[in-house]
Parts: sequence; structure tokens; C-alpha cells
Amino acid sequence: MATIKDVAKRAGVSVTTVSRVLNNTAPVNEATREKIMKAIEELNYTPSIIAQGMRTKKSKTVGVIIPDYINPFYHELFKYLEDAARREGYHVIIASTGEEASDEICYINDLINRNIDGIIVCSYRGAEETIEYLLDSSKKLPVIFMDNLQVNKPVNAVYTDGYEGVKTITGHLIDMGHKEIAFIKPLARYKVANDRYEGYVDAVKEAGLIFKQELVYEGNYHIQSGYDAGKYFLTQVEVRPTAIVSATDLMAIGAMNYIKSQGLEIPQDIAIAGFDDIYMSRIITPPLTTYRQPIEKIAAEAVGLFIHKLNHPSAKNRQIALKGELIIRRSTDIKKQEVETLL
Amino acid sequence: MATIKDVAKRAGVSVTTVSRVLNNTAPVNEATREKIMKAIEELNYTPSIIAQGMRTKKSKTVGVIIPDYINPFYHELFKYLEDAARREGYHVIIASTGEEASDEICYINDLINRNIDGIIVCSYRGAEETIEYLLDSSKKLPVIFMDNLQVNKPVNAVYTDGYEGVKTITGHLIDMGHKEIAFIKPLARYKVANDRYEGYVDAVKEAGLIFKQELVYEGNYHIQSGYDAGKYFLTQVEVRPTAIVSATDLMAIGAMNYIKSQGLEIPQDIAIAGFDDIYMSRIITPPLTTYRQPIEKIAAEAVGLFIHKLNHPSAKNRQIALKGELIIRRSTDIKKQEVETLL
DNA sequence: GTGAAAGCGCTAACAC
DNA sequence: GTGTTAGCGCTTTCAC
Repeated sequence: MATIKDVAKRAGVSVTTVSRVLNNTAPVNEATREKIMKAIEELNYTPSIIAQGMRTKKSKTVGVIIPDYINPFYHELFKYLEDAARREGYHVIIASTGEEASDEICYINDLINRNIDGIIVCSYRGAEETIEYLLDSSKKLPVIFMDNLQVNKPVNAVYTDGYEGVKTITGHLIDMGHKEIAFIKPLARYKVANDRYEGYVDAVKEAGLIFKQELVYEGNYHIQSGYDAGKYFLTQVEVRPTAIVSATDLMAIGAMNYIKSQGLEIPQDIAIAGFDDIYMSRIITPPLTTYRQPIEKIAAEAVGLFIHKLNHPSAKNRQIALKGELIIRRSTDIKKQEVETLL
Repeated sequence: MATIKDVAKRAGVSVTTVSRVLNNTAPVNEATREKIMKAIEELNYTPSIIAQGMRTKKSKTVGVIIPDYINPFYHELFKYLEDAARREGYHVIIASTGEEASDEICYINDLINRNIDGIIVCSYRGAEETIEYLLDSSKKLPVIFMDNLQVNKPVNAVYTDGYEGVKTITGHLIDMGHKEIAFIKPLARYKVANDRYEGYVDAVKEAGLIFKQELVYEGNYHIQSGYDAGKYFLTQVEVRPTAIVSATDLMAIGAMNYIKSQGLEIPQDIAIAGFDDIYMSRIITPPLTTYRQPIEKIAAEAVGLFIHKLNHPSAKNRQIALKGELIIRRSTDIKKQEVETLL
């Protein structure tokens, strides 16, 4: 690997000058510049990011904290995040969250002492301590939440408007003639979860339907809890709902599986809709109606927010709520295809 | 962030001594060691990996090249890879492969000048140039292939025995009484693909069945090509097969979708089996019979190989072929559950 | 417009 | 057992 010294020697100039043309940090004589460019070319030189980081305390790397690896939504999100970051010249290091809060904090520290330039936190649902630690870190480096946390401090955040989303999708079910609509609710700790819940409640109430607490099941984001929710709605409630809205696709798919296991038809016997639009949702039968999160845009905005905060550390934090899109498929609409042909 | 200097000052010793206790690189007086440990504790010091890398040319980071993000198998693999690497104190940086071979090489270079300590290549299916470049790089740093490439040079590799796997699964179908068994073949460029194909061919022949070329469809790993394969087998061949074996779960799922769209029943009208055991395979209906890749073990072995090569650069390269496991589900066996209850 | 020199935080000879 | 020193590859004053 050629170093800046090699380039300087070959071009017959000092390393300073080479650095200058590399970073455009001061005017350089055109002839000198050309000599240097030629040397760079010939030596196939690229500056060592490590050495740069040593001086500048920057690493052109951003840490991404992903809640659990269970939900494929995060895999997809991560991909777009990686793409968006790369387009800006950044690498991405993943930090999955574990069990022990203290381990997590160690891990975050580990990232920080790799001089990462910022942290993007995807829907963290772990320990309060870790959140606090992240909030604290955000004084020192950009921390972007892909979520709408219920915290007093106005953090930098980007997320899909869950209130609007669930309201839209519940409205769709109401339009389809359903009167008894159940909801699989996410754990209520954070605002993003409550937003979705409130979207459901308001849609039901505004349509003049009766809101029934027993039609709300609290899931834990895992597919199994969607399955359990399906079982609950089919066996434990007084009047069986004719439709189910789930706060995530994955739980909706879990519920579908229970319903199918009982020999019931979707959507004829019971309609079902999710939220996210993960890849799986179009593959399964019947394909799942859902509210698509604008995942690519979310990723781009998050990286944008990060870059902005990096360049303007004192800039006011922003919360960006993005609209998603209602995707109607067979699971709520019998007129749609039983199997998607465009995979 | 405290530095080694701060620790040295606080402990009243030189930085060298601190470095020594940090790295256990020379004996240190017990009393001195304790003083230093105390200072480290008090300052909450952790060494800067960047600065360490500056000297040692190591970064405690490994680059992972993932072929496409379409197949969820790679998401799952990546997770285990990350876990295994972390357990060894390594971070993982992802390098997805793109369209342009020259871009890819740039990207690999970019990783290398971040001083990554090695590269793990997952089933790369891209440009020949890139492979060459990687092979060339492997002279300088450990490169582990998670694949069995058809190259003359004996690389470091770990992979699931595809011959054995597909032979097992085809054998299972034969045991179930099938005589006309079709195969969705992967692109044949690399050994790993041909292994699977040969497993199919040998299973058919050894069972005394007639091998028919028209029952082999060449897919491109995407789900859509599985769908196309299903269509081909149902509409273009003389005698419709009663069973289909696919070289990947994803293509099997694509084929299932076509079959279901035609109103046929799986496995009654046609049985189908895959290879991989991705998460989706147990969620869909009917659940998919498959040959499970020992993904966690693959990841662990790959990281092990990497570490070993790092510590013994001149060690002979090894190819590790792992056995998988036949997972029988409803898609080939009517006696199994229509829907998995354990998600 | 250009260069010399210091220094980022660390490790590794080399001395003592 | 411990300290001094050089230097990894780069950026950045400060001179000229």
C-alpha cells in the first residue's frame, strides 16, 4: 500500500502539498497539482482512513443499532441504510442489542472508541439505561433515532407516521364493511407503539363503531405472539371479530397461521392486515394487505439527518414523520389474486 | 476519552508499562500492575482501536461480502457471522456486491485500506475479475470463502455438502413413492451449484429411475425464477412431475406460488422440497420440506478459519464441508401439519 | 504556493 | 521490570 510519503517523493513535493490536493484545503499550483495527481494515479494510492481518523477523530463509519434480528423488516432496513450511507462515503457497523444492558453499553463504548462518527438507532426496545446512555452520547456525536421515542428531549428522529398508517388501514377494513375489528397492539412503552394504537382507536370511533377493549391484544413483536393473538381472538372473545389489524406484518403473519390452522379462510371468514410491508407479506398466501413503510426514504432521511448533524453539531434536532402507502392484497380483499404473480 | 498517557500519568508510570499490562506483552511487577489497573478503572479507559491499528496494521474488523440481498438466507447467515466474529472480538463490515466489477474492486480496496484483517466471501456469484482480485488479495490477508468454488487454487472455504444434501432430499422424495422428480438447478458456474445438481442426478439414477433432461430447469436464485420453473414443469414438459426438488428454498417457494396459483394442492398434486431452511420456509403454507444448512456452524467455522489464518499466515488452506439435516414438512409429507404451530 | 515539524494514541525496539 | 524513543500515515499550524 502506497502512502502519502510515496506520492510526495514521486511527485517531488512535500506531503503537505499532497494532503492539500487530496483535501482541497488550500490552493495549489496547477502544475504541481497535476504532478501529484499523476503520482497518485501511478501508485494507485488511496489515503488510509485509519490514519486520517487518527488525526481528525473521524472514521467515516456509522454504527447502527438494530433491536432484534427476528423481524425481517430490520434486515431490509439495514440494507437500505447501508446503501444510503455508502452513497455518502460511510461504512456501517452493526451493533445488535443483546440481553444485558451493561453489555450493550460496553458495546456502544466499543463503537465510540473506534471513532465512529455517529449512531443510528433502529426502534430500540431494550433497557432504559441504554437509551439514557445513547441520549447522553448524543451530546458528543450525532445519534439518530429511527423511531419516535416518548422522551422529553427532542432527539433527531425519522419514522413512519404510525397513527396515520393504522388509521388508514383500519379505515380500509371499515370500508370493506367490517364492524368487529380487532387489533394486535405492540408493547406500549414507546410513542411509536402508541401512535399505531391510537390510529386504530380513532378509526373505530370516528366510524361510529363501538371500541371494545377485549378486541385489543398486546403482542411482543414476535411472530409467535401474532399466532397467540389469533388464537385469543378466535377462542376467547365474546363475538369473533371479522377482521384483524396488526401493528406489524410479522405478527399479522403469525395470526394468519393460526387462522389457517383452524381451517378458516382468509379473507372470507376473517380479514387481516399488517403494517410494514416486509418481503414475506407478498409471498405468503393469501398475500397480506399492509401499510408500506417508505423504507428507502426512511434510510435516506436518517443518513441525511446524520450528515447534517455532523456538519452542524449545534443544529436543532428534527423529527421527520413520513407517510407510508396502503397496499391492498388478498388478505382483506377477495377480488385480489390468491397468489402474487410478480414476486 | 482518556488516553494511555492519562493512565500512565495517573499511575505514575510510563506509557510502555501501561501498554504492557494491556497487552500482556512482558512481565510487570504486581504492585505496578495494580496501580495501573486502578488508574484504568478510575478513568474508565479503553484503548483506541484506531490508534492500535495505526501501529499494528490490524483493525479487529473483518469485511463480509454478501452476494445479493434478495435471498433471506444471507441475512440470516450474516447475523450468525456477526455473532461469531464478535465473540472473537471482531467487528464486521458489510460489502454488498453490485453491478460493476470495477466498483466492486474499489469497494474491496476501500475495505483493505481500512486495514481490515480479513475478508469472508459468501457465495459470491459476480464477476470473474472480482474473484481473481480476491484470490490475489488472499496472499496478503485471510480470505475465507463460504462456498466451494471451482478454482484450482485451494482456498480456505467452508460450505454445506450440497451433493449429500440434494441426494438426501431427492432420496426422501423417492422414498415417498415419487418417480417423476424435477429439479430446479442453480446456475452452474461454480462447484457448489454443480454439487447439488449431481446429488439430484445420482439419487435419481441410483434409484433406478430414468433421468430426464427436460425435468431440469436452470434458475437464477431469484424467487421469480422458481415461479417460472413451476410454470415450466406444469405446462411445458411431456409428463408432469409429481415432485420438485429445488436447489434453494427461495426458488422452491417461487415454484410453490405458481403451483398454488393454478389451484393445485401441495403435496397431494405435487410435492416440493428446497435447500437452506430459511425462516420463511416454516412460515408459509404448506411448510416446506428442506435440507437445513448448519448456518450457525458455518459461521463459526468461517470465523475460526479466519482467525487461524490470521495467526498462521502460512498454514495450509482448508476446505470444510459440513453436513446439513433433512427437515420433513408438509410440502412433501401429507401427514405433517398444514401450518406450523411453533413459529 | 509550499515545506518543516509537531502530534493524534498507540506499540515495539532498545537501553538501562 | 521499567522507561526513552521512534514511528505508523495522516493533517495542521506556522514559517517562509
